[in-house]
Amino acid sequence: MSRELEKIYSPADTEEKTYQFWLDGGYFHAEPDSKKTPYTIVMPPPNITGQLHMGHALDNTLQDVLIRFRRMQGYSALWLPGTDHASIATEAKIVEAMKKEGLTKEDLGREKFLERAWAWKETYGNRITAQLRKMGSSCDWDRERFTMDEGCSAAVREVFCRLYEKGLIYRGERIINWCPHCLTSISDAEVEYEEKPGHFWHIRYPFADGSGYLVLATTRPETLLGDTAVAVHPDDERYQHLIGKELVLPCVGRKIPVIADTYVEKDFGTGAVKITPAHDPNDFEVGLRHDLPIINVMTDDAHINENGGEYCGMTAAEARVAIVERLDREGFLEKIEEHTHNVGTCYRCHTVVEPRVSMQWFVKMEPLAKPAIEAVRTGKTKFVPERFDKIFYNWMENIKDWCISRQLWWGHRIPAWYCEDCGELIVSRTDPDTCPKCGSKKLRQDPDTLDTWFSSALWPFSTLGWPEKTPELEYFYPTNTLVTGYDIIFFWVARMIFSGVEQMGETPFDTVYIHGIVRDAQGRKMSKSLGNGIDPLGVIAEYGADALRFTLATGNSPGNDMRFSEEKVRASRNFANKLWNAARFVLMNMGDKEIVGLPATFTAEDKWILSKYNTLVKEVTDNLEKFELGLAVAKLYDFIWDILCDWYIELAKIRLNAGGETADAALQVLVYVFRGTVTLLHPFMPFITEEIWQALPHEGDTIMTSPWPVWSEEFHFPGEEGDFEKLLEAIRGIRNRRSEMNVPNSRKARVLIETKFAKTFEEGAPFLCRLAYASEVQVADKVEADGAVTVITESARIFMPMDDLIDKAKELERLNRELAACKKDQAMLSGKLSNENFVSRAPAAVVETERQRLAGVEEKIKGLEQSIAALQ
RNA sequence: GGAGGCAUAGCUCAGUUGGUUAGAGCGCUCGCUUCACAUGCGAGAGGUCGUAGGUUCGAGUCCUACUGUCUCUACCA
Repeated sequence: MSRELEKIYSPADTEEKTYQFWLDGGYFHAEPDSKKTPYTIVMPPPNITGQLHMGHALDNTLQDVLIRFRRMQGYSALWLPGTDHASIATEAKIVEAMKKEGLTKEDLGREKFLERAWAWKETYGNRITAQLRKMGSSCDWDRERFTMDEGCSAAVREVFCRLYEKGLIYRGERIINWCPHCLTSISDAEVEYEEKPGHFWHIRYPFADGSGYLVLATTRPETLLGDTAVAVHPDDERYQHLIGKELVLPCVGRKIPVIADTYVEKDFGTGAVKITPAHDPNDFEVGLRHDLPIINVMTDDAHINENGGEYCGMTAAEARVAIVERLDREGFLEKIEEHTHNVGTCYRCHTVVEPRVSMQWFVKMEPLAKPAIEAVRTGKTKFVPERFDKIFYNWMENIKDWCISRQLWWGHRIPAWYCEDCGELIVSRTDPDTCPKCGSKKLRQDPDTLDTWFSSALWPFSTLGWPEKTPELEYFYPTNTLVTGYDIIFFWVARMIFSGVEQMGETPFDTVYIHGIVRDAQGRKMSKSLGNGIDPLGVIAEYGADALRFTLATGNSPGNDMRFSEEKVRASRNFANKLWNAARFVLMNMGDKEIVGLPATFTAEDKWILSKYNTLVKEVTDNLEKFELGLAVAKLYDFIWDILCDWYIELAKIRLNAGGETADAALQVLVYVFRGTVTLLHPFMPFITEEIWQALPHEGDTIMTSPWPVWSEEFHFPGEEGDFEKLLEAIRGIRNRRSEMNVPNSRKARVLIETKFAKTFEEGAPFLCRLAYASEVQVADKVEADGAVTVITESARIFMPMDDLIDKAKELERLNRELAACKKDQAMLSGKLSNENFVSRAPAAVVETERQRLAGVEEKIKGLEQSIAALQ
């Protein structure tokens, strides 16, 4: 890069080529290195159906900040990227696309369908990773993985077999959530509840002996076709005498018993519940307890099946109308109430799910959950912020068995075969060709695939080569930090933890850094249906990736949602531009000169900035180590803008303008601090910092691998820093007064200073001239200056003779106002310090600061009183 | 039903284990074409930190209750 920089920073010109420069240099690649400590992050794999959205942008910004920070600290830092096959989401998209061609899955057949799916993966799978590159993500692309690649598939198969062999995977007929649109079972976690208005039908079920009827209420009257009992609470006095009697099911004519079960709530509805074991999870449980028959009345696509008699072939909705109509006609309908209730819907297509009994594969959760809970409880894995461990416990402690089979084609096929001759079930790591029991060759593989989260659960170790014992697995596992949103703690994080503990004997990561979701400027969730999504790529194109990253990292505290607005991006862009212009300034002053090292002696302002910088280094490092990214970036912002640019550069201009060795010394300090600051900022704004770093004198090939700055005793100047602040306080005071009195900057004034800190102010004279518009500066123990404009600080009385501007009455009033405020402070402070409890119990350092503060205030009061006396 | 978050300037949000005078961005007011930057510079106004108690020498920060608000979870037919 040339030393001539454009006035306005233009990210579009540089980001692409900088990223390529990093790729070419292989700086993203991490290898097991015994001389270094590993630091590993596995990327939450985005879906191959996905496009980069703000959630990804946030997630990846945080990961990249952490990985770049650790890499610069000297760790062997691996950020392992990849994508997820997302079985149900991808299959749904492909089916949808086929529909436009008038095709169904069945038309194509499994094999052809999978060909299409892989073609889809080829086309769209790389789209999202290309978009991640635009963010500046420094992942090790050499190690990119896919949940259905050979290695990950082998891991899936191994885990399935292991769990099956341990009896932790079983096949059984259970009630599951069925999506009639996706035509598959889905797990409990995949059901989303939506409040919907509905009705509460009160229906009369007549007794078989003709002795009247029992009224019960239901929201799904069509399921009466599958009723096999009516339940009442055993203690319900209204119904106790009816227990054991028989009812005749309206519309159907089948006889069903009245049973007693404590599951029934006496006070809800009529206190009598129809029991449909095949189509309601609770009824299913009741059915098991009472050994009731299970009558499935629905087909896969939510039509009534042959068990529904005359209603066979109708959709559930049609059957509902027909049945209600008939109940009414035949006098079985008592009343209809309005009733809103929560209806379970499929998280992918939002079709109302039908609970139904079917044969599925399950993971037995309790034995897996326990050690996982233990791992978090003993701190082997920590959540940041901590409160999310409660959410984790809450879920893990109430976990139900996990339905893992899906009636889908895109995914890992379940490694189970059935012998068509003897019915033997074979679960195997390799495809079997003969039945081990009867020797038959007629084997049929289970048609189902696994829940997409089954493979994601293995991601932290399957991607490192497991079940092979690779050097990578040995070195990088367990990983360090998992960065993800709180919305997938159940789906993913919890499952990774128990899988890691079970398969590897170690939790997959020591820290789970949880962030919130990115909302729009009004605080609404960004969604397709609202159309309020902001495309990160559009933001990058307009403002640059650095501005986007900076925006997402700023003011974002762990676990909390954030609002995204273009104003914030503009502020970030302006900051980048500020930094850019500071760089231009430095380079302009350097010209062709070689600036290396630091001067032999430091001036007061040098010590001041070096001391401030030293503190910044420490604090930013601490913040990053504690995952306080928002705080770290805020400190960098404040330092660069308010300390470095607004003050130090302005202070340095005097020496820079002087030229020669004086200017070189100032440049040395300026370059040192500026380069260090840019280095600290690099994890947040990688592109612009690389650009600037390359233009500054530097060692090494890239800022990416330049050493992270460390706190240094050499720059520890607390006393000098404090002294210099006295001068800055005076400059601010003078500017303030001049501004209040509307004195134009062009009108210079003599500045007379009465102070005990003569050296500081004498040496500061040039700064007072340049930054406080002094024509000359005189420093003395005692100054007589009647009628001058007066500025009183805690360390000085400052006079500017500008008689024509003085209104004595006004000046008096102002000084008295200031005096009153100081006296109030004084009273508060001396009260505090004369409080025996405070002095004895508060830490000495706190008491000391308060003492100093009081001394300062009293000094100021003295000054004010003198000036007031002089005016009177 | 269960759990949790949030409530701080006009708006959006920071505020790290309790410790000076509670900060920033945007917006607002006043003044600046100062030789890095008007995507800028200087100065300023604006807050009883949701309400009521409590713990403490000291509370925006910890505890309790309440109010408002958002989310997760359960799924009463």
